[in-house]
Amino acid sequence: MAERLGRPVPPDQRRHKGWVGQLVEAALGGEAGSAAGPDFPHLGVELKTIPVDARGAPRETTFVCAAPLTVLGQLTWAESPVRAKLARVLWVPVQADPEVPLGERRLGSPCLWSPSPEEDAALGADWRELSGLVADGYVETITAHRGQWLQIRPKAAHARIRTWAPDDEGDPIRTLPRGFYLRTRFTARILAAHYRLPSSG
DNA sequence: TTTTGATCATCC
DNA sequence: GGATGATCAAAA
Repeated sequence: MAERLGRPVPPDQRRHKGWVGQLVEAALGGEAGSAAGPDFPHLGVELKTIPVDARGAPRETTFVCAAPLTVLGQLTWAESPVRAKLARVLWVPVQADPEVPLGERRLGSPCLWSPSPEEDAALGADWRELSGLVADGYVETITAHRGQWLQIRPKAAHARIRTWAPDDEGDPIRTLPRGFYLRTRFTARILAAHYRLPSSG
């Protein structure tokens, strides 16, 4: 695929972390680097490549969107950017065995997914828990341990970047930018259901 | 500088 | 080994 698109394959992903995602997006004709919104606006589809191990299980969490810390307390789940992003996702599994050179890794058949009512409710519960903590001024104490399916983690070029967030009195403080991520246990269930993968080894 | 694309690398 | 916190690049 890289060859057809004339894209050189990097030796590894240490300095090219988004390479696979960008390659697949280009191959499918997504508007490269388009602004906010789905990758395929006319279809309302968000494209996500997902690195999988030999069993088909995700090797990494999935970034969803930046956490708008200052307004999180004023958004409902229905209005949340997390829900909007995940409304319709095309998951593209990518072989991610480090033993296999990047240029030789295989793509899986994609899975077009929307949250079931149960999944939507579960994500909404996590969203409310995390958003409530941020709105109450606990952003600095939230760790990625919080949230059953969704988590909040740093999302920044490096640890000295700052953005705004509310403190416990609602006044603005400077803090590390955060993002919402899907835990592997969530994406693992999506893939297991779609591909009927074995639940264990 | 921010957004979009994620994986790295260390810790537990 | 898996998850958490840190980090990297391209494009707008």
